[in-house]
Amino acid sequence: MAIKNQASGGVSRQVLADHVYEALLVALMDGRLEAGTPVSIDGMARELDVSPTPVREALARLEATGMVRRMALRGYRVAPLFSPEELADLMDARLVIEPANAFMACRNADPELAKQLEQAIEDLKAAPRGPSFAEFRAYWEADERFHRLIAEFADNQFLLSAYNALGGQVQRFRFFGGLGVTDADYAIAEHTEILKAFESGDAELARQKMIDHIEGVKQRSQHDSEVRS
Amino acid sequence: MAIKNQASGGVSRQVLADHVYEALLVALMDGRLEAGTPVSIDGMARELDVSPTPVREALARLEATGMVRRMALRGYRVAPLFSPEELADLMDARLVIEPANAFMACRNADPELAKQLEQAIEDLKAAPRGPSFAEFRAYWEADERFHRLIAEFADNQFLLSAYNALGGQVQRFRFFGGLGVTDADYAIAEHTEILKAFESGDAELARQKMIDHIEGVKQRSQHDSEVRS
DNA sequence: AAATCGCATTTCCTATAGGATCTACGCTGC
DNA sequence: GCAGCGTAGATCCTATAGGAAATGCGATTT
Repeated sequence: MAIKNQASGGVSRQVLADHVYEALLVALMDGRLEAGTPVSIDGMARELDVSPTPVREALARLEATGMVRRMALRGYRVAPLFSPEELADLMDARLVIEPANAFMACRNADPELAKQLEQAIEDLKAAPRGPSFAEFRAYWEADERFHRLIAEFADNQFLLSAYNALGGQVQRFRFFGGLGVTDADYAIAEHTEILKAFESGDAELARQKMIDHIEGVKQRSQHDSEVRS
Repeated sequence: MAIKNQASGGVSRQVLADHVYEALLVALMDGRLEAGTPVSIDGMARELDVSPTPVREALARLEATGMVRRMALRGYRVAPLFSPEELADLMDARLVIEPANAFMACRNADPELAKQLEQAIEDLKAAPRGPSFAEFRAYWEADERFHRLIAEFADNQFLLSAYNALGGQVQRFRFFGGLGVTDADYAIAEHTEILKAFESGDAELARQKMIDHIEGVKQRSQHDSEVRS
């Protein structure tokens, strides 16, 4: 066996398919697997030095996230990048779900949440913003963490599923490639506004500040799309 | 090979894993697989007369829908039924997503949509309402179709993904079991109200009527929960 | 020159086998 | 009686092999 089953001691051990899944996720996010390229099951198995069976299982899971697409008897391909129109649609969808998350999370808020949100903002400030994956990975991670914290504190498993289904945090990540983080200062300011709303306990305000934030992201991403094209 | 690869001629052929997936879906919905029961990979393979490999792949996909849960090295189990609290959460999540769908769909509405919505309502009226799967399947199908039509006409793939992620249409289905359809008359009236809003072209009204409908479903489902317990 | 056919290679898909792990049950010892 | 241990069976997980389909390429035909 190539990858040692490092019985990760914890509550839930990992099997080979889990490692393959994470390896694919990293490869997708850092651009080694570009949009549109086929992902051969056998080929990936050779590359990772495992058998095709766990690769097949990992890809079946990945398909649900939208990162790869499958055509029967023709294999998997990396999902295409988003067009500016699709990116706008993604932001519209976020505008539906995330303000509601913010509203509900604010009603469940406690000092612990505020502390963690503040930490996420601090990490955002400290993160590098370069164009390569290695550079903006930390930035993306802190951004994602901020939004996910709110989604989790909304305390509604279905809204959390919906948030996950957007996959936007991951997909958008791929969009950064080659351009780097361009809106960090705006994002930090808007996150801070959201945090202040949480600290004030005004759920309606938290909702509004989240709307403002995502509207801002939407506009700036549209601008980036034009620059890119 | 047990199940013939009946090269379904169409645009996208089906492989064995697809058949297994659908077989599991039907078994889950009609109650043959009850909540909490383990789903053995090898056992299911024997039952369907296939090898474990496609069963494994089908279960990996099913896990993303929330219908089954997986624990590493311990297999899959049918996800537990919802508690009344979880059901309320589901309705809250629907209240976030579906009114937005209705609003957007109304702005894209055309006579074809109205016609299909009307057909779904007619089918709802005609469907039997008994307690067994065979009886209320047609009812559920028409109900699901109504809501899905709206979600699709919203013309936003991400909102559609979020709607799918709720899995509510499927999960709620399982909840009907043993109780049958109890709120058909209310649901038909509310669906008709939504249709009228679509026909009037008033997107804001469509949003409100969808809110009213899901609020109604939420209240009635809570009542059913109490009856059941 | 363009399109078509046929062959070889690659890849997907499924079955099978065996090692690793978990669960159940009976046994021993206290 | 009850806790701890060990064995047996079932189950999961991974690897391997082979058939089926798809892709690529070159030869042939129109």
